[in-house]
Amino acid sequence: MLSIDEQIKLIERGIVDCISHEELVKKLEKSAATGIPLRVKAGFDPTAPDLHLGHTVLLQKLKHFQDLGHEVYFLIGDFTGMIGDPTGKSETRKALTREDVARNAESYKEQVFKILDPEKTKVVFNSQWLAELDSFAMIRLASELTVARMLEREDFKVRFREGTPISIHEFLYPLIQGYDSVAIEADVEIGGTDQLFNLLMGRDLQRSRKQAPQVVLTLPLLEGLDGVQKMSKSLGNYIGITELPNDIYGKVLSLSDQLMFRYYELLSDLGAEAIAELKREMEAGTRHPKEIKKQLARELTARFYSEEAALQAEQNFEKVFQKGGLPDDILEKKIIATEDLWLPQLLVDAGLVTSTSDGRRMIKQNAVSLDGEKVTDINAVVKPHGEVLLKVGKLRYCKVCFQ
RNA sequence: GGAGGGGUUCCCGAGUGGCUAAAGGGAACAGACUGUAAAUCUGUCGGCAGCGCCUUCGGAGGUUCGAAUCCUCCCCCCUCCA
Repeated sequence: MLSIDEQIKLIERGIVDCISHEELVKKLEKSAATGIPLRVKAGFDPTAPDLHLGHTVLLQKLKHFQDLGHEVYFLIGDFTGMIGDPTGKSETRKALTREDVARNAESYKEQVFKILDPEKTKVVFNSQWLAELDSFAMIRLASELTVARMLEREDFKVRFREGTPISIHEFLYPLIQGYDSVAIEADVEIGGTDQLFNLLMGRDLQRSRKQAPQVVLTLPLLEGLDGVQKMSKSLGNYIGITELPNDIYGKVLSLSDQLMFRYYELLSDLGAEAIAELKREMEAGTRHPKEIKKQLARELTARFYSEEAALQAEQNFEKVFQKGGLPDDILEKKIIATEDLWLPQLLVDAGLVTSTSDGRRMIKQNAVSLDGEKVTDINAVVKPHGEVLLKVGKLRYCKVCFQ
């Protein structure tokens, strides 16, 4: 068993906010003394069952708690999902059915247990208690907080100032999230730094309900592949943990050098000293940045697959991109045809471009090759027999088999 | 309830009767250069068997030889006052 100091060190590694350190120490001491594990809560959106590296920053932290013997409450926010949450983007999300939620939850479990220990994880749905909350209870809950308090939240403040609409029910989400902590009697809640406000709401509500307030821990948000916005599925700048080894490896290698170190800090198991050493080596020119990036790509690929898979991905990468070869897993498409096919149309059929206009543009831009030969004529036709290898740009391949 | 402002192509945003598939920026994609990095430069960026034609400027009608631009009705958003 680790000492309390050692436990704190592990827990606070990589943390942005800890509110509060003293309370955390007390809770850990009490748990050690009584043998009752702490309840560690983290909430997840029921709509996006594709977990990406951004989520793993949080999951790793939950794992730390499990390693220390505590219990993780993996909360799926199905209640809000069933109502449909329009927060953020203009498009109102489609409300999820019970079946959707159940299916998504299964998918979550599959993915989450790549990191978390299923024995120490309780998967819970907030509809369990929220569906029973009647209008009176809801209004009473709403009376516990003020509008001014709500407007303290940065994103509400900004939207209010700039005249972007804020629906009333958006004020309700932080309340509901806070109430979840009351329902679970959470000892600790973990979230991204963007969740700080909501996490603190849990403390307020727990206090007003005479519970010991939860300790709030926030973790940095992982930037997506663009290096600017946070990693998210809807922005398409993510690396999913269920993606194929080749894709995970390749995406990591396409990070900018600057971003690479951010990923090292947030995702790697290497200690801060080791990472600083890598940085020194790069700056001193004793190690090529690409090699340092490859090391990270291997580590992350291996985390979700295996050492062998990571090495294989690396070899594939070298073959394809460094030696200009072909990847192992080219998409194959069967096409039935008897007459010669106009190349732009074939590109559309193969799913490599979105329209024949687009296909023509690609040809004009020297981006298209047929069996390794660049095509420059937009009137090119393809004879429909055997197989042809189509390539658009550097990354889009398709092998077409004619029948 | 009253007064005012607004809704344009993926996003932001110009455009008040023809020269507008619609300025500019961003994103994205392609090419060059590379380390599938960044930066930079160049090009593309509604559709179509192909440059001419078709569809697009919140929605539906109307005026006109011609409408994103004018008129009518409707829908939605914002601000201020109550």
